[in-house]
Amino acid sequence: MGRQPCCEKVGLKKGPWTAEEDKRLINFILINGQCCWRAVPKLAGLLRCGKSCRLRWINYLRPDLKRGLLSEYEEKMVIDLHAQLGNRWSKIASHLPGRTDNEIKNHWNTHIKKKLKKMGIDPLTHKPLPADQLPKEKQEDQQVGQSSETESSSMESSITEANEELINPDEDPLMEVINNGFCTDEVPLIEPHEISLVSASCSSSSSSSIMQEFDFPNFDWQCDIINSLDFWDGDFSSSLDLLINDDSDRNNVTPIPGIVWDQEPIRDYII
DNA sequence: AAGAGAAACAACCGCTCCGCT
DNA sequence: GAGCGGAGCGGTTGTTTCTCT
Repeated sequence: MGRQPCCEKVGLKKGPWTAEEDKRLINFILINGQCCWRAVPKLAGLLRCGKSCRLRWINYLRPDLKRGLLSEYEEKMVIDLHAQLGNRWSKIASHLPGRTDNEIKNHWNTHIKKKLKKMGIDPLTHKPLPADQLPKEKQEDQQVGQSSETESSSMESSITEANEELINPDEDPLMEVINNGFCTDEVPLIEPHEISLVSASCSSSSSSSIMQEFDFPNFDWQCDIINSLDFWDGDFSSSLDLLINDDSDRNNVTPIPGIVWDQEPIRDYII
């Protein structure tokens, strides 16, 4: 007897998400919190499988995501962490606030791999490539002579340093400082009953960010993180406002049966 | 301006892990 | 301890966008 599929696949939509679907998913999660992905599509009125919803939320819709290319510093971190952890993308991502495993994996495959190869470093082992596998220009470099401060040697040394320093990156105090105590692993799941509507400590009277009005439980939303939210083309407040205040959509969202709200639902708070 | 190929990125698939009964 | 189901992870694929000819 085979395993039951994660969801009833018949009639489910696949492929790129539409703005309307995004809207429904965000609306649902903001109102009900993050729980039981299997049930989410049904309750949110989406023709998607729970897995797909989870992926979309984690990789694209989460408000704490940074968008755009990885900075040079982040890239270096990824290389160092990859040398230490291998292809454990989620572990690597947990050290880079606002970045997802998928994003890092894609960036690794499309940018960093090539960069390292170009430098004569094997992206798998982080060791110098054998001479016959070096790119042409690198082979020529080697023949010309050994420059004391080539890109690859500095990169290798950085990796070596990282290896020495990060005996256990999970416990690395430096990482703690770098991340300002933030680790995506620590972002709690929001249970519906946990959604608290007390004003955040950094709330401001300006309408620059509606997120400042939320206080997500057990999660210290740094003011600067909130202010730097780049969401839906950088206009988080208007997007969220649109989402929450869209009457037609609000009425379509099904609250989870049996949930007793400690306080008024978010939508009522916002309106 | 148009077509081809390359690059980038979003999303899917299948497997593993882990908690619950 | 075994079995089951949900969540998460990593590899892979598909689609879109960009660049070059």
